[in-house]
Amino acid sequence: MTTILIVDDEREIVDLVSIHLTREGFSTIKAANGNEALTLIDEVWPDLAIVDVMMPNMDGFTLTKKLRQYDIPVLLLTAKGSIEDKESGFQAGSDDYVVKPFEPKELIYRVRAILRRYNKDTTPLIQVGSLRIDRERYEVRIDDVTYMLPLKEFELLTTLATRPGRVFERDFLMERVWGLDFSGDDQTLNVHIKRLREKLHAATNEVKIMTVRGVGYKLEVRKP
Amino acid sequence: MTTILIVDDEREIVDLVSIHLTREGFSTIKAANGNEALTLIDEVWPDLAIVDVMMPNMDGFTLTKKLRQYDIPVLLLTAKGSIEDKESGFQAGSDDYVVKPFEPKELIYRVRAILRRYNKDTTPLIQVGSLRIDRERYEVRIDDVTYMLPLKEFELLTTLATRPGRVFERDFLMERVWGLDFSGDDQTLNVHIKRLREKLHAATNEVKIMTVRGVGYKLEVRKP
DNA sequence: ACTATTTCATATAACTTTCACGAATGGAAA
DNA sequence: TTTCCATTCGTGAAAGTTATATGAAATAGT
Repeated sequence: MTTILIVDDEREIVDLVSIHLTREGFSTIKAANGNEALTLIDEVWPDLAIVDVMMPNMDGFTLTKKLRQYDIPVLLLTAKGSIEDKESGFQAGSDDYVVKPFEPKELIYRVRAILRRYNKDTTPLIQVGSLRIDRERYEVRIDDVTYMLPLKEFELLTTLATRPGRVFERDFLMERVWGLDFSGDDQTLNVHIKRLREKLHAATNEVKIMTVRGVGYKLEVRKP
Repeated sequence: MTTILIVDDEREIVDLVSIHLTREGFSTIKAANGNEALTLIDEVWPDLAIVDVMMPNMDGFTLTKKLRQYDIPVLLLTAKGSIEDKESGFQAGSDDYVVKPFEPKELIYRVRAILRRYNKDTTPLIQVGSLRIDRERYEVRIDDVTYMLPLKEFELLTTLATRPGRVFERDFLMERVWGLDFSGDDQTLNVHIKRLREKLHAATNEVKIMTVRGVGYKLEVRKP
């Protein structure tokens, strides 16, 4: 399971962030200051740390530098989007930053983005049965036939294929493929799924996109 | 693998630079001062050294001169962009310099630029099917016919050819061929791709530049 | 003066989204 | 169970959008 360390002297913020993260399926550990954080990471090695810039004693930048030595990616929380903060944040080695007050959704989005950047999610090759996705080439190969899909269809398929069998909620897919700020029609996803299905079915019957009514879609693999 | 030596008495800087470099796929060795650096290079011969100017005992300039004797390219880190530093840096034989505080992106960019200049990051000869690129002579040969391409087209082709099949994002290509600070028209890339295509198609049909809409371009090789 | 590079204007095709309607689904009521 | 109903989803076609291609002209560079 993915564990995220939250460091802030404001208890409220820590709890708030924790709530949203656990709701998304992450496990969290909390620390009120830099020293506490550093003692904690010896026991539990987090996959990512969310750190407030403004803290007594050890500030966020200093902590970030230390965390980077352990190769733990860092997401900074800054009070204002001042350019100074931005620059020195990246300089300290943080991977991204979120300005307080933040939208929970945006925080989650950035967390996922960082994790994606570091995790197995970056795997250039995904294989599900006879379906192979080459993210570097933007190609899909099925039984030695190579297909080039339009970008949205490609990303949709890629997302579904990262965890075959798991149901991806419609919202999740929209956010993943279209980004946070898509305000379009709900039918858009349907149409893209439809076209993706057409192509998939024509190519193979081993892999199939299943609808989970009221929830979303999943990729089902028939094992021969 | 490309190995980079980092020399600075400030531990934080060394670590920070190291993090960004390893993230980009380089391997690093660290030294806290000039003497340490000089003993290290006997064991591990680095492809490049990043050296801080301000160091106790042996300063960056002195170390640079010694490193140049071993034919190791040097990137200097200077505290302020003062002209004095700049001049004496190049005088000492450094290949480039970066002013602290620096943007990670810029550091990486300059590192790559130096490595490219020394042909350390790639072979001087690239071969893709019947297409051969001689980076030393700046020549392209296809089926025993030698072509001289304009610089931008040459670099574009070279970049694409280093990893045939892989999609290079437009941003990446722009940065690679035009540099970090190009603020020109978005169409520029299109036009260059177009002219490169014309020449390629006229010369061979084995190699082709493919468009991946919304992403970038890739070089596709038809295997007979 | 010549080539290389960039810009501009316009075309075109690729992709994306919307729309309208029909089919499937699942829960509630009969 | 069966029927009804509301909702969700599938589908074909049309409309819309945008990225890229292209021809030609303007700059920049040697």
